[in-house]
Amino acid sequence: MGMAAASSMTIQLLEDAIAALIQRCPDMRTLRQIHAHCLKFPISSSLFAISKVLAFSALSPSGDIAYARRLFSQIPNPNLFCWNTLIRGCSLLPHPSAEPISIYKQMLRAGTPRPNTFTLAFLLKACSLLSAFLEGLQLHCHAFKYGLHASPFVQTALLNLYTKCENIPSARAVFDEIPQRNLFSWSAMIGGYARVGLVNQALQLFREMQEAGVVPDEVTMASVISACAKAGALDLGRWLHVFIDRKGIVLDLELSTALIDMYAKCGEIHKAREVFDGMPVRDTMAWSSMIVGLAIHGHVRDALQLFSAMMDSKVAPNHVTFVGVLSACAHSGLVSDGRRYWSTMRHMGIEPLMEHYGCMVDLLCRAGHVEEAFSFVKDMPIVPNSVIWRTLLAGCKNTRTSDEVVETAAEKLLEMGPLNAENYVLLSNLYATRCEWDKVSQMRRKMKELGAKVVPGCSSTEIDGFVHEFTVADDTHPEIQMIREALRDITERVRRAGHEPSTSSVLHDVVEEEKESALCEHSERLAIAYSLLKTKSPAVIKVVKNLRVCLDCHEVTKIISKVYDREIIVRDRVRFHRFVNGTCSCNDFW
DNA sequence: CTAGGGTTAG
Repeated sequence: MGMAAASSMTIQLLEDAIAALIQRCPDMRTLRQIHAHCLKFPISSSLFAISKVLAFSALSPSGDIAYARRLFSQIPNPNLFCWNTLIRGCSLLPHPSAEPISIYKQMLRAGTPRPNTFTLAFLLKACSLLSAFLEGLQLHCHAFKYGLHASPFVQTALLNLYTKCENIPSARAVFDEIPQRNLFSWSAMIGGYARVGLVNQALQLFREMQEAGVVPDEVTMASVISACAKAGALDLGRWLHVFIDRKGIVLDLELSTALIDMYAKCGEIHKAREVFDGMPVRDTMAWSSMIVGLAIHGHVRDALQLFSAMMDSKVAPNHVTFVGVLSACAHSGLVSDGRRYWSTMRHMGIEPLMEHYGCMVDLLCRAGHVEEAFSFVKDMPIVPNSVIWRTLLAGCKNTRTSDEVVETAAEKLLEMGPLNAENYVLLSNLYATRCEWDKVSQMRRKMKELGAKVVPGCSSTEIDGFVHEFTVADDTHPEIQMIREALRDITERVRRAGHEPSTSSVLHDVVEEEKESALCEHSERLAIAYSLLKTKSPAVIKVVKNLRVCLDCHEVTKIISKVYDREIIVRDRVRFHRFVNGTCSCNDFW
C-alpha cells in the first residue's frame, strides 16, 4: 500500500513536471525531447502527459499539426480532451478546411466519447470560418441531441456562425432564444448586423443592450462604430467616441481602425487623422483605412505620403492598402505614379484583384487613355466584372472613343446584367452624348421589353441620433406630408433662382413618363428636405446616398446651399460632395 | 481546452 501510494505520488510529480516543462516549451524540437523522455518513464501510457504533448503540437503557434495528427492516431482510446484538441488545432490552421468536421465524424463513428460544449464550440467556429451553413445546421441539431444547446458558448458560436453565413434571421432566432444574454451574445448579434450592412438594426440593438444593463467593451464598440461608418452617422459616431473615452474603453488596434474609418466615411477626415496619429502601434489595417480615407476625400498627396511612411515603418501593405493608393492616383489623374505603384504591388507579390484592375481602368480612362484602358482590360487574367465595363464606358463619355471599345463594352455589360436598368441608363446616356439617337431609343426599348429592374435610390440623414431613410418617390415616412410641402417650397425657390430642370438626367433612374415627378423625388431631395425641416441654420445637412448623385440633383443642391444658406454634405456611393454657397467641393467633376 | 471586433474599385 505504501508502495502504491509512493508510486502514484511519483507519477503525480512527474506529470506536474511535464506540464510545467511543456508550458515553457519554446519549439517543436524541445517538445520532441520532452516527449521522448515521457516514453522512458512508467507514465508513458499516461493520457495526461500525452495530451499535454498533443495540445502543444496542435495549438501552439510554434507547434506542428502533422506531429499532433500522428500522435493522436497512436493514442488507443483518446479521451474527449484529445479529440477536442485535435479538432481545435485543425480549425486554427491558416487555410480553413473541413478537417475538423471529418475528425468529428470519426469520433461519432467510434461511438465514444460523446461531444461536449467544447467540441461543439470548436466545430462551430470551424464552420463559421468556412461559412459552412449546412454543416453548422447539423451541429445545431447535435447541440439539441446532446443537450448542449443551453451552453452560452454553444449559443454564441451558433449565433456567430449564422451571421458569418449571412443568415440573419437564423442568427436572430438563436439570439432571441438566449435567456441570459451576456456581453458576447450581444456583441455577436450587433457585429452580425453591422457586417451585413443592417446598420439601423445594429444601432437599435446597441441601445437595447444598454437598456438591458450589459456594459459594452471595445469589441462591441468596434462593431457599433463600423455600423456608423456604413450609415454615415457622424453625430452618433462622435457621441460613441465620447462614450468610449468616458467609460475608459480601451482604444485598441481594431477600435481605433474602426474610428478612423468612421470619421473618414462620415466626412471628418481630420478627426480620422487625429485618431490615427494618436495610435501607439499601427498595423496593416490601420494604415490602410487611413490611406483609403484620404483617397476618398481626394487628399491624394497625403495618401501617397502616408503610404511611403508606412513602408518606412516596415508594416507590410496588403491588397486593401493598394486599393487606397491606386484609387488616390486615379482620383487626380496621376497616371505614371499609378503605373509605378502597380508594379510595386506586383513586385511585393500581391496578386491584383478585381478592385485593382478597376482602379487602373479608372485611372487610364480619367486621364483620357481609353484605348489603352481597353487593351488593359482585354489582357486581364481574370474575367472582368460589370464594374470594369461600366468604368470603361463611363470613360468613353469624355473622349472620342472608337466604336469598337463602346460596342465591346456595351455587349459585355448587357450580357452580364441584362436585367439591370442601370446598365441601359448608362449606355443610353453614352449614346446620347455620341449623338447615336437610334441606339438611345434601342436601349430604352430593350429595357422596357426585358422589364429591367432599377436599383432604387436610397438616401439617409441622421437627426438626433436616428438615421432616417428615404427611397425614390418614398411615401412611407410618417411625416411625408410635411416633407412634400417642403419639397414644393424648395422647387419653387430653386426655380426662382433660375434653375431649369435638366431632363436628360432623368434617364439616370426612371422610364420616360415618370420624368417630371422623378426629378423632384430623388431620394437625396427627400432627405435634404427633411433635414431642412428638422434642423436649424448653422447645422450642416449631411446625406448619405447609395447611388451617384445625378446632374440635376447636383445643380439643385448647389442652389439650395445658397438660397437656404446651409452647408450640405452628400456622401455619394463613392465620394463626398460638400455644397457651400452655391458651389460644390468636387468642382462639378465626379 | 470554449464565445464577440477593424480596412477593399465605380
